[in-house]
Amino acid sequence: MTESERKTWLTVQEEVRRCIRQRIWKPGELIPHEADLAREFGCARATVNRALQGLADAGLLERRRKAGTRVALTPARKAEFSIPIIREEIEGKGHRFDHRILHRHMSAPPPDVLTLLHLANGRKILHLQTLYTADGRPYVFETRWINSTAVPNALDADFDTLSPNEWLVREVPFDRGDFAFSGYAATTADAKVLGCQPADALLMMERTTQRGEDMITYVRLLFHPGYRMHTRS
Amino acid sequence: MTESERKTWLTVQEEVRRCIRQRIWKPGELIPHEADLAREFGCARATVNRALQGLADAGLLERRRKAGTRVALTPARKAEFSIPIIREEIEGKGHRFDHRILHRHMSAPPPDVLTLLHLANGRKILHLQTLYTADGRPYVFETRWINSTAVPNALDADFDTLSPNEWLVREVPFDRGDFAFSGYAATTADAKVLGCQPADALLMMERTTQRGEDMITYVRLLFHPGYRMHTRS
DNA sequence: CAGTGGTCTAGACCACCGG
DNA sequence: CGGTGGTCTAGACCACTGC
Repeated sequence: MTESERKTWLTVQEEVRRCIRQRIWKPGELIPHEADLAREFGCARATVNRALQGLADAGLLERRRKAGTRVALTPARKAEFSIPIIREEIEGKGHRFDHRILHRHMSAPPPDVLTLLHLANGRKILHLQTLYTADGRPYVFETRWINSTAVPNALDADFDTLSPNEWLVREVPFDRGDFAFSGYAATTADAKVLGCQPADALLMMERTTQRGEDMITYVRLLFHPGYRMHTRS
Repeated sequence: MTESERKTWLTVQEEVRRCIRQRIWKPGELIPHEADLAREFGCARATVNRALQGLADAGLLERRRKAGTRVALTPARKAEFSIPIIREEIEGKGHRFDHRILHRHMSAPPPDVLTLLHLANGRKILHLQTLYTADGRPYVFETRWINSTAVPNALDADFDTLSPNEWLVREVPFDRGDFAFSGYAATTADAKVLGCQPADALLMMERTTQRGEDMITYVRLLFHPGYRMHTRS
């Protein structure tokens, strides 16, 4: 437990990481409490606290009052995805982004979507289908239902200049969301849009967003074959 | 901007959230700086800082020194997955968990795996295939390559009592990882193992983990058809 | 350069909860 | 009950970076 470098939150964190990595502190074991570590590192307890809280957030430590801090038995159980803004993702790869509205109607969503949006049966809401392309090649096919009761001005929005995703993000400050990932076999209709074969295995991402208690939108994204959603922890 | 409740980090955060939700502060707009907010809320600047940092982490705010703090144009861009410990996930649903080692040999991994694990060509390492079941039904099919140089005692491990996943998690304190999700069409071999049809669309999760500079393992999970990986932000 | 966020400190009080 | 983490404070200095 050397204290070579000078007091900074990250320094402490790195030291603690090292102790865990080198199994000086083994999984499940209690580590010294904050006051001791502070003395050891020659810094304030608040600094140690900050460092340890970060590690606890990351899942490497488990902390409980009075019980103390332990090395987690099952570390790295979390992964954070930054949900791609499609435009940024495509342009970030140096490709030309474009989108095309394929469908735009008021219609009654299927039962599962009604349930997700907490809507009464038979209710008609805004239905959009959009294809996003990279250098003209299909990238992701979006099917979206917008609760036009909660977002009335969606009816008049011009989704051709600003994509539905970008329009919503700018217009409606939603604060919570649900995500689900699954495998999905392309229907013939999907295949036609995405330029792939029917029954191709695609990555599907579903997402509902809400503002307070209002359910705003349900989106289903079908990514082109071969797409990988990637993250690093 | 009422300051009804008394000074706590979370109180401040909730107030700021409200200002954003009610569009008192609009996306892209500058908000008052920390010192002002501290005065307004009647608390220390450190408290405001803590609150705002949390919101910046969550993607709701964008902060830069000297430039100040703005409401993010594209909020809710992040979602955190807690990577399921398969046993916990299955048992948490009230099902009986079990696993069966289908394959265990030293062999040379395909080129892509070699690359991911930073290994020289032709190198033989431990190759495991495991089926995890819920109430006896196939749940997820795991193909794993373990860098047995970095983890020599993996060769003698008894993976029948403790699953490879649990054994590794307990034995090797890895600290970083890479995840990727994609759609995947089951091969006939996969289908046989998972009890589904060939070419069924599956959710595939790939994962490499490392401890410091050592690449520990590469895993590919194929989930049963219909599986959804779910998260809430 | 000067304004803003980022961090550290020393001390304090509190909430929780294990023994 | 008492030990531990959780948080707040007031003040300070620093690191960036827009102007």
